[in-house]
Amino acid sequence: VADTPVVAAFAEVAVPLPLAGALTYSVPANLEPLARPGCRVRVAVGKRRTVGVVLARRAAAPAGIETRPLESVLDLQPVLTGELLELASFVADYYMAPIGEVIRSMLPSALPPWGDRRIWLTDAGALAAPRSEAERAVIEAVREAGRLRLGELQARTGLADLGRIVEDLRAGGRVVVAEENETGARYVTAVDRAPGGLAEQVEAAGRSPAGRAVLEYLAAQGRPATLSELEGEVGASAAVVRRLLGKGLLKKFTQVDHLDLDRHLLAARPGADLTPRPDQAAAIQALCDVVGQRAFAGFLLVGPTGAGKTEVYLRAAQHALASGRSAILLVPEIALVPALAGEARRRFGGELAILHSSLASQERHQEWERIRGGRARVVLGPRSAVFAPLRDVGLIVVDEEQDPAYKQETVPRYQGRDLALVRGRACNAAVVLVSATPSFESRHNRERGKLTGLELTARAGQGRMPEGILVDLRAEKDVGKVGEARFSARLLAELRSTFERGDQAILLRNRRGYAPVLLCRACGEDMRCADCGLPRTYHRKQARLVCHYCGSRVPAPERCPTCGEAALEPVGAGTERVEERFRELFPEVVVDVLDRDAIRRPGGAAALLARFASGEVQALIGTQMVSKGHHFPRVALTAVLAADSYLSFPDFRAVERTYALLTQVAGRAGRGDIPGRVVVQTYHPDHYAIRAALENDDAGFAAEEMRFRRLFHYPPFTRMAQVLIKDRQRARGEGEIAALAARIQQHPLAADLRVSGPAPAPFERLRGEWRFQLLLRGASSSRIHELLRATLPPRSASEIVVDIDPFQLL
DNA sequence: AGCACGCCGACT
DNA sequence: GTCGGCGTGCTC
Repeated sequence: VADTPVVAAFAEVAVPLPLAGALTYSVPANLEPLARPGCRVRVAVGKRRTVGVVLARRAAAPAGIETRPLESVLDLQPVLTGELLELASFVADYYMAPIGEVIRSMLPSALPPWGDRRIWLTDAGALAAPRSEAERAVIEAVREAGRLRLGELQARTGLADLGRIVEDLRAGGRVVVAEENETGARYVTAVDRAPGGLAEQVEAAGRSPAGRAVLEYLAAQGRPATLSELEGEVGASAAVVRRLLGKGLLKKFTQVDHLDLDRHLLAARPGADLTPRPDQAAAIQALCDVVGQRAFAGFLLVGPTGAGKTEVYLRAAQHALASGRSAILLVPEIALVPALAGEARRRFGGELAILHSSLASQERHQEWERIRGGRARVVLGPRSAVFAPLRDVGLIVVDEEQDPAYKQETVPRYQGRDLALVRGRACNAAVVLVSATPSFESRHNRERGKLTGLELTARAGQGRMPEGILVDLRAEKDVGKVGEARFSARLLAELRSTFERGDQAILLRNRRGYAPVLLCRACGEDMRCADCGLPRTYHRKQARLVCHYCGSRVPAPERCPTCGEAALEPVGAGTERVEERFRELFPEVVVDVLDRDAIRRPGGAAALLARFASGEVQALIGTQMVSKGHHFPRVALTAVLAADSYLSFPDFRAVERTYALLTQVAGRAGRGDIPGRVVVQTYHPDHYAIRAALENDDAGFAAEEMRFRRLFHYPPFTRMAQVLIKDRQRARGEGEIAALAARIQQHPLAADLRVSGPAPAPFERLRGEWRFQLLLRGASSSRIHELLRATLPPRSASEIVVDIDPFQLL
């Protein structure tokens, strides 16, 4: 952040409203030194008051604008560094999102204002002489009050540059500033040995064995300890500690209590300290070199499941820490955090911070403050962790980089993986994209030399790649009626022998509920959701019909609501029906279901996974959730009940996703010392994605899919943008999209681009709104941006959604 | 996003 | 004659 200009009486403030730019406010003299770029400020907007962030200071207001004053400044230190403010403006620009909403998505919600934090003197602060009049005033006020809110301190001293003075005092160890407001504060008293030799101190402690034990323990640890720790470790009561304090042998501290984040951790796997194989060592070396050189470089780390990719990037992160830099570890979803957090905590200890949305808000704020204060230098979290307020980031890891979850589907619609590269470039970091089945964007970038390929070949330990078994469902006759949960003869045989050996199995069925459709055999009624126009899914246990697109639900009818016949038949099978059929086929096998419905129930995913990991449960049926990240050494068989379910999606990435999913599922089987098997049931046994996944032919698959992408001008050979118009009134939406399409097609820039549509969106109606789209494709994104900026109306009767680099077209 | 202003249908 | 519908404009 540049120094505040001498005359800069105005501030550009990003407010959380859908406004393209920032608003300009005047800076009152008393806030002059406080309102630095990156600090939050309270401002009035229209009739309301809100919290914004100062983007920059400027000497003059825009012509013709009557400015209002900033009301207060909420931070002593900027919450966003200059680097992150620049990243914010990049995101706003590139994804065509309001800057205020970008900033809002970068900060944890409701971060307490600094005025609510408390300040108190340390022993050193109480003794040291003030270095200025202002310091004297601050120290006097704090001494008098004992402990007080910073807001109160500001009121009592009236100092304009209180922020700088408090920071100086804090940096000099003379005051403590709480990291949280009062309600969230968790402080403990800690003690440490006073300066002096241990032998003399033990002597001075007298004959108290507990007192000697305390001193020896503290000397051995070489750090302060809390009272409860001393009680637990050496059995010293508070009275013993008080006596030692009285003799001047100990000194007292107040420190912030460490959060109990252990509930977010799973135990670290054994064997993690094995010497890296040569291919791992080479990859580690390549990453460490870049971290050390402080030059940006992007890598694509590829290797099959179980090849030890995690070990590579964790070691690179250790190197980043050792060289004084910091690291960000991104995972696609929070369900994957615990597995990695255990191992990361083992390596990084208190330097690890975990950021994710299911942390309580106090925990989130505390983690965030630890990061901002430089006390935690490794951050683990989902896509939003790419905005972690770390300084000097040396390494950014994007694990499972092909995962669609890196794309945020609400404003700002950013792609976390791409922003990792943008941030890495800005801070001279190594950025590693990690995958067993890389996205085509990343493969393409590797081929063009924008990413350096790193490859791991061997599977770690004795685990071998599983044997793939393809079942052609077209040839299966006696597996039950079409539309039911289908278990082929081969699958049944494989399941039987797996359970007989006492091994476990995972079954993938990528749909929740009992059946995707409840159909009336008499009249053909299929129970559509009135708002979305699509059939609702039948959930038998809950006796409900649920729309999977908007969540609306109705009781499941006994008779057809249209014709009154009792001829309702479930068509197709979701996890619930697979479970029912499984219980009929294997009554003696204990089975569980893992899907979005299951994890909402009390206990949730963690309890479920623990039961499976312990062997108490032998079979796990689930949606793609079962395919991700978990390590179950006793799983000998995985089965995909219908591999075609994605292929029928009208999405150019459907094939890529099918391939990634099948490869991932296959990776679940046969880790540890058990040889694994994968059964894939399909109606398209010759499809190249299915074949390649079963035969481990990544190169063959990539070549075929690249050919298709090139031929039909899809990413990675083009950049894409989707413009979606939503309106409750169909005719108005159609009118708006037609008008926009006409403007775009007539624009000179459209000559270089491919414009598809206007057309109904893949889901023509969702949540009561009609949806129409235009797709733009071109060689570069800048042309697309230019065209959109020139043709999008500033406002429209319908809602307009612009999605740059869309992932799923809905 | 909210919240105003402003111009056309069914009500005390 | 008004209350209220949501279309349109604006927020420093």
